[in-house]
Amino acid sequence: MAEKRYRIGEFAKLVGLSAYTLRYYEDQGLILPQRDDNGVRFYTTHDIRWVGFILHLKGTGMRLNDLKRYVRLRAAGDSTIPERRAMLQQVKDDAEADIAELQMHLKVLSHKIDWYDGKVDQTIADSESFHDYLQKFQDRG
Amino acid sequence: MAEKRYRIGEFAKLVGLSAYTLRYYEDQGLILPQRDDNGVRFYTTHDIRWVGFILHLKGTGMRLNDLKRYVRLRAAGDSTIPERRAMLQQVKDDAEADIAELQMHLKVLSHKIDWYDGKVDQTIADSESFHDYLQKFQDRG
DNA sequence: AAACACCTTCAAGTGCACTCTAAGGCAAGG
DNA sequence: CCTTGCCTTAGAGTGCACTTGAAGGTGTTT
Repeated sequence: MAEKRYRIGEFAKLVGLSAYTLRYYEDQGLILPQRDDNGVRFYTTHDIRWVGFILHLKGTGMRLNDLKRYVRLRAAGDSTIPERRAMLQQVKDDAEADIAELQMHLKVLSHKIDWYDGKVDQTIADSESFHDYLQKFQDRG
Repeated sequence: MAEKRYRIGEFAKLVGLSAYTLRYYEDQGLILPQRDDNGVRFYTTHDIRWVGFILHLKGTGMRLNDLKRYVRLRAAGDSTIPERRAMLQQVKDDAEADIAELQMHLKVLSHKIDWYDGKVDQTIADSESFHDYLQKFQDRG
């Protein structure tokens, strides 16, 4: 039994990308769908997995250019595994740094929300500025 | 004793934005520096704090347009506090959702790195695909 | 026969947030 | 006097990742 073939429209819905974007990614060398006798693209479950992985990489902030390099390395065979591993590690480290920064900003945001609540229910003096209020939570080295 | 006045160049270095960007933000109504007798901008510690807060908001993913709205509300007085609070809450919720998604992507990335490690030190069968390997960590509902 | 989904190439448009240039002018410091 | 740093307006350029359009073609389905 042959594997199911998805044409671009169906596949687009399946992976949540537009047909435009799928062709664009193909142009960029990120995806290599097969063609039927009429030259029409078709995708298989193999492509579903690959696009899924691409979306994970993009989701962690990887750029198209880096993704292209990754694809080139992949095509070059197992000898490039260390380099690919290093790329992923870099992306991972960057993403973790982004998260840490995001959480730092969120902390201030949360304090500001608390401060608004305090202002509204009068548990924070009308005169106390947010800046003064923030000092209370400042981590001092 | 009068408060220290920072001209745009010095202030730019202080807050980590370019003078271009500071003028741009002023155009957009986000910052309102004062002017000396010659029409030259100057900023004070008050502006340092305000820009600092702007950067926290931007750091959590808030858009300039929303920032503008926030500034307009702020200028309209304390009666807009509930609305401002709601904006911040929205930004916070969005940022937290972003973090959750990022972490989900990171998880897959980490597994891929582990898989590479397993391939290199032969603890993962040469034949085992990443997709099969991933199944082991799949959370099943 | 018409509608539909697909195909091609090439180029232009979109959105966001800057980033920089041009061109001309003012004021303080060395 | 000259350099440095600032001022103005208006507009163009940048980077990224799409997104769309034009314009013409093929094959399948109703």
